[in-house]
Amino acid sequence: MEVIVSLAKRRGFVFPSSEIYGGMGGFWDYGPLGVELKNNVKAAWWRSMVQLRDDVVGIDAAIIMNPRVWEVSGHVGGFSDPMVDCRNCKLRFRADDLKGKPSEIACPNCGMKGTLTEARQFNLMFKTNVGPVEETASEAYLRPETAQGIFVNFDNVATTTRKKLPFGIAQVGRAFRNEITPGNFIFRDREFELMELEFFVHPSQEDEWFVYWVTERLRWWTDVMGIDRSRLRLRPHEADELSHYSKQTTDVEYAFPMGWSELEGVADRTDFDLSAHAAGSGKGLAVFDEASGEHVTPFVIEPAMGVDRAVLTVLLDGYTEEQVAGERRVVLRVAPSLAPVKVAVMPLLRNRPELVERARALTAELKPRMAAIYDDTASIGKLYRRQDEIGTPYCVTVDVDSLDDGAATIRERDSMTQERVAMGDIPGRLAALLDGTAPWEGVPREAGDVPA
RNA sequence: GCGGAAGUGGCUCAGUUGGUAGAGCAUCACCUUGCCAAGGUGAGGGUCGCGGGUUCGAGUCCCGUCUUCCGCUCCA
Repeated sequence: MEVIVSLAKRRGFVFPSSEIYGGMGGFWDYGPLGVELKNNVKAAWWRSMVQLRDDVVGIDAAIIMNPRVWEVSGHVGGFSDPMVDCRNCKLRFRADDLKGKPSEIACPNCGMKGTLTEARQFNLMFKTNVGPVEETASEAYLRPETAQGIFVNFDNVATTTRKKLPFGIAQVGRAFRNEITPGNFIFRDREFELMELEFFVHPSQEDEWFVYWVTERLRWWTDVMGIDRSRLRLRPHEADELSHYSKQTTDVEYAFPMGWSELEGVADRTDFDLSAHAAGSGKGLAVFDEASGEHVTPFVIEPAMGVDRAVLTVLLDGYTEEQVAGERRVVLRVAPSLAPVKVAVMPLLRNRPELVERARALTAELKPRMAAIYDDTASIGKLYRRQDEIGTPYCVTVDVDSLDDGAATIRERDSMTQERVAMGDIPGRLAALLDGTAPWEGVPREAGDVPA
């Protein structure tokens, strides 16, 4: 992990937030390369979850919503944890698990009496005030998940898109949780981005769609993100660790440096949210089911993941060190579709104006088609190393022979193999190569296509 | 929030019993080389996390504070 944090800082992927003032715990800023990588991760998700499917549409809801949303959703009550500390043995307990008043009972661990503190609330939602006056009536919350923005828009979306069950609504956006302990770099932030799909199904199809999405999400991590399958696993939640809204949850976990940890959760939220909002708002949120001729409140299967965790995983999983001619070579083996830079163009000799000119011209030609950069500030070997370290899949070198044969060399990151291509054909060749490395968008699904 | 450890140039670190900061790598310029981090010369960059205190004098001692890391806890 230290190596990744160091690389991220050194090459401009991720910086500590407001670092010149000493930083801010649980907040991170993405640098020039980081924002490209992150945007590519989000684009990959959006493409496979929304654009390639007939049965999913997207929205982008506001971060701040009517506070009633969070009361009805259970987050005001259920997302907070009253905790008690023992002054003697230093352990912490959930207040709900204790029998009796903390001041009157013995510590469940060390048995000492009178050592427990009073229960203190740890609500994970950030509060703010809307409008000019700071008073209770103006209090609002920063959303701790984006899902509620989807539930409260369910009727709007269903009506305007004429979607019938099963169908999903996807959203990518910021969320905020005042975590007691953020940590492990960008694994657990206090401000982070979520990519959530709420997939609405007929209650009778709850289980098969749950299995479908668990399977599909695992496939996405391997085929789209290019993550090593042996470092991924599925883990169903035990009954006592389920969220307040979930009936069953299975996590996609990754073998992080600190151990197996959650990358993504697929939760069966049943009709918990829609029913709660129907009751809370007084608006009907059921849909008409033609098969049974009845109104039903859909069940929801929710694949939800953190973007920042995905970025961290891509960095960790792609990081490799190898020996080349006795020297250490750091290569970030990320899927080409995710790489911040797709191609770097460089002249073999930087003090030959003809080569510099041609390399720059080629870069300009490539820029409209893919993320391309020009670099000539070091020897050729060093230029390659720089690009390897940030995951650039292709480098193009213009050399003296190029002046005669009008061709240049395309060098591939992982194999370091080289291909001589006419300069005029290079943009097309690179586009084909990049296309060829991205067969992973997945199979488009028809609306109502129920999994086997 | 509690317990433990740590905060020195972009990165990794060294700084002896307190005397007013160094190295390697990185960056930049010039020269040289020319297909996988070569070499040479030179340059820029740190009030040693921040704020107090002790002292003639503190990166080195004391107090506070912030941040990070490891546990407890929690979650995407």
